Amino acid sequence: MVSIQDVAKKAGVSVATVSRVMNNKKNISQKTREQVLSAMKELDYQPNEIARNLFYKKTDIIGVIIPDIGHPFYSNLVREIEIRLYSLGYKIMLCSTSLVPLREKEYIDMLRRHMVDGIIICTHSLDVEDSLGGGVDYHHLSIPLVSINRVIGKNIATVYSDHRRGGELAAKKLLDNGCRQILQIFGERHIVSHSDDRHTEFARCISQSDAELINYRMENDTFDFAEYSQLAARLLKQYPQIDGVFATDLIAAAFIHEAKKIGRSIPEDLKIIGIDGTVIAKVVSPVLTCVRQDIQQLASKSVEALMTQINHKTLNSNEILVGISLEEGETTL
Amino acid sequence: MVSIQDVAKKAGVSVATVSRVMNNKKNISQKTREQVLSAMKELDYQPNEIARNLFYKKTDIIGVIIPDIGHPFYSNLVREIEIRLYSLGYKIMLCSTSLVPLREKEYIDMLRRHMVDGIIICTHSLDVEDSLGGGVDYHHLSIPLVSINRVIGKNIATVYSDHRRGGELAAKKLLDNGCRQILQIFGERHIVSHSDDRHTEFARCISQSDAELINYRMENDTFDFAEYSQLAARLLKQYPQIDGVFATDLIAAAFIHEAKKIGRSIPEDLKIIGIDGTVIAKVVSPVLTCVRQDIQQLASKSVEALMTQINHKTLNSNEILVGISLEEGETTL
DNA sequence: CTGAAAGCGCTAACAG
DNA sequence: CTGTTAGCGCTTTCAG
Repeated sequence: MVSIQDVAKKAGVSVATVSRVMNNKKNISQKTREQVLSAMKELDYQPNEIARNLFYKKTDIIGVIIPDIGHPFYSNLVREIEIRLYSLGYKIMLCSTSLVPLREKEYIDMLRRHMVDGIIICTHSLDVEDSLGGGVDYHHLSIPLVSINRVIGKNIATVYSDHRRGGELAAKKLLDNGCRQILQIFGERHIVSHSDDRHTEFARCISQSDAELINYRMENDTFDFAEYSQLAARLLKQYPQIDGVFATDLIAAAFIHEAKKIGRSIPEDLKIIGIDGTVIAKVVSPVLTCVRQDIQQLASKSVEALMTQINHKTLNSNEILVGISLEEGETTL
Repeated sequence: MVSIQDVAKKAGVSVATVSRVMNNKKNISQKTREQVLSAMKELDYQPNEIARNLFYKKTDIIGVIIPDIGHPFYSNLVREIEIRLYSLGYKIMLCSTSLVPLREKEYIDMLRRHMVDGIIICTHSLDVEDSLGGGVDYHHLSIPLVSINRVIGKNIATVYSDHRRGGELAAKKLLDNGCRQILQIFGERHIVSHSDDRHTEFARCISQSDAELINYRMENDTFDFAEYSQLAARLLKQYPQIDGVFATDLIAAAFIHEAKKIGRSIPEDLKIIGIDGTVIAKVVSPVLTCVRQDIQQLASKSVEALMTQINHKTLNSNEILVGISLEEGETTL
């Protein structure tokens, strides 16, 4: 590795001068500047970012923690976050917990050690006060932090979709469509997550009607289509009377497939509403009706909230709500 | 930030001793060790990784460069790479070029400055000897590097799917199915990419039959389903006679949708084979027949090849081939 | 077994 | 305008 010393020697100046040229400081004679520049070029010099990071105590790196980068929702979220951070000069350290709860804490510690400038976290695995001792004390983290779709603590910025509204929209739609036996599927609830709101609100709306609600809680969510298909087949058999389903896109897609297999027609005989509105919803046929999270907004607001913290300004509010919408497809009337 | 100095002071020892305890060195009295350990705990000390990196001249970070993390193929690839790197103690710097060719070089330079221990690159945008001057001289990079599905240079490790075989399998399948007017769609070819092989091989196989091949080259690939749908609709109208299609999963999915819309039945009237075999292929109906890249193998072999370089061992071969398979769905007979 | 000191590559006073 | 020097937080000789 060629260092600033090598450049200095080659240019016949001191390292301070090289540093000045690198950082476009004033008060450098044109001649010296050119000498240094050409020495840099000749040696193909690249300033060592780590050394600078050590000095400035900042890395221009943001840690992004998600459950699974293979999942369309998260990969799209990361995509949008990446675009925004890149334009602000930040890089991303990708932390995909692979749905392993403990890994969240490991990643947080790693990111702290690595002096990242901030963290955006979007996992749902660990409890804030986890009984396993694997919990993370986010309050004492002293790193700019934004959580997406999850309540982490009183003083921690959270950007979240209006899941409550999503649950309401979905319930209304299914009820309007005349559904009477409605199944909703949700994941484990180890933590306080905004995403749960959609299911409680959904349940509340249904309970105010004369329709019946069947709740199914998944034990080990794997984000795997084959498993979802098995699950869908099993549930359709177990509850042959259901005429409405509310579940995340990929599960909803599995229901479409399995329902077709046993000759149930969609939407006439069975209505389905997906959650998230990823590309999956658009690709299935019939096209999935879904409550869509506005991923671009989630990304924008999160990055914005993070930058506010990084720049030592205070947020107007720690709770930032992003709208959600019902997107009509062909799985409802 | 609490530093090693603070710990040393609190424990009443020198920084050297604290360092020794941290790194589990021998020759530390039990008593001192405990003092230090408790001081670390009390202060919630986290060793500054950046300082260590500077000393060791390594960061345990691998840069992963891809065109778009929002695309199912790449997000899954990154997923598998992440899992493997994580278990080896490495972190990932995610570099999604958003299909902007110039960004590849920017990322490479950034990664160099950041002293990453290695790079896995899977983009198709930049030419090795790019006329725009944006080209990257991979030979002089002096960082362990592995390229996936792309030829970068003579001495650079490349892990690639057997796309040639993929093209052959697809062509055989469509011909066996009796297709006579076959459309294949591919992206721009600014670079030498293994992925192109499937299309040249596909074309070769078709040319040996009496079927007719229509090639369509996309100018600006966006990975966007809505745009693909428009494209599919247009092409189906422009070439009403086509009875076979070969294109990436998402484009193939668009063809399924658009073909249905105009009343063409699949697979009877129109056969479709997708490329990649992402979740998209499984979710569409009819289920897409596809040539599947073995993402797990691509990830494993890439990481392996990278580790070989990082450990200063030499690779048996710079070209590592990964098998590909035809997965029968419902869009062919 | 432990401490003092040099140095990783870079930056920012402080002199000159 | 430029060089010398101290120091970012850590590790590792080298003494003791």
